Amino acid sequence: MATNVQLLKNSLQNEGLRYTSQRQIVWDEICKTDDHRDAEEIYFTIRQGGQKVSRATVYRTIDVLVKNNLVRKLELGDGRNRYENKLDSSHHDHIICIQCGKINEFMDEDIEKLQDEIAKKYQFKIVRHIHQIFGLCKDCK
Amino acid sequence: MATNVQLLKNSLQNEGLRYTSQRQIVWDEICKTDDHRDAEEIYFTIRQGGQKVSRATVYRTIDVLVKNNLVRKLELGDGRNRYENKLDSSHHDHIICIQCGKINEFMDEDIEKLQDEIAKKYQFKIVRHIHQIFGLCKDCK
DNA sequence: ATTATTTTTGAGACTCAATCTCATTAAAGG
DNA sequence: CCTTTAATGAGATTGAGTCTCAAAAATAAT
Repeated sequence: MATNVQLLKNSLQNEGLRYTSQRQIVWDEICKTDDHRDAEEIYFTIRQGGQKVSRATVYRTIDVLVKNNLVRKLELGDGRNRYENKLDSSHHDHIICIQCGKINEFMDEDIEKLQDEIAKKYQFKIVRHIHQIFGLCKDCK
Repeated sequence: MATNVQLLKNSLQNEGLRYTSQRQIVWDEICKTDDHRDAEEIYFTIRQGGQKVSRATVYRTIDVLVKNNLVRKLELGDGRNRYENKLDSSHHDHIICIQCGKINEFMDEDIEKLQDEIAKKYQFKIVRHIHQIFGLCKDCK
């Protein structure tokens, strides 16, 4: 957990922002699980834990964490972004069950390479990508 | 254009819905360009053209068209879905410039195959997928 | 055709995630 | 301490999209 404090402090320093207890609370909450949660869930879990951080601060802090690569933002196209901490998790994409909502992570080196080739062909410099497979998991099909 | 009328009629019949002039206007507008436009753009273009279709009807019609495979829905994660007609356009994914907004289309058979393998590994039945590459196009980098 | 039934439309209210405002509170550095 | 500057929080606002329900249009029955 000590490292988590340091990671946050470094990010904030990077951004020229101050270290505050609220920001630590948000970051801690995101580190607590490896789930893919939306901002409201994170906000309410913090409140239920008896700590007080405003909704605005939760959203603002998440933005900083995403920008500084501590948190991955997942845009599933259902109007609610999900977030997961990137502690010891390397790059991966997602395969999502449209029935039960289960999210698995995958990573395929070959796909990554093919992507690079596509970018080259169109003369793009890749900044990020989204690759999501939606379907039915083994329990739902 | 005659075919476009028939395509719409077939879809509506499929859904047990009635053929109306408003629905035709929306479908025509979407067929007019190969752009990737959001619902508001489509709605306002129709109004500017002097025709009157309500916002609700535009949204409702787009949903029907997407469901019946006449229109592709693009979720870019910025809170506005984009739509493009699927007339004579086969499956493809998108590479998007984060600077100027330009959208190119790509399709890679190998990536599709790798995807199928991933789904198999996780025992998922694929329903759809999203693959978007974000970056800087040659004019913006 | 005329009437009866059913669906669609439109105007505007509503939802919900996310952002903004601005007065109050807290941090950092003399 | 005291001053300056940034962060917080409560609640207002935004904006894409959906919902409601009376009026209008399309289809079916007579």
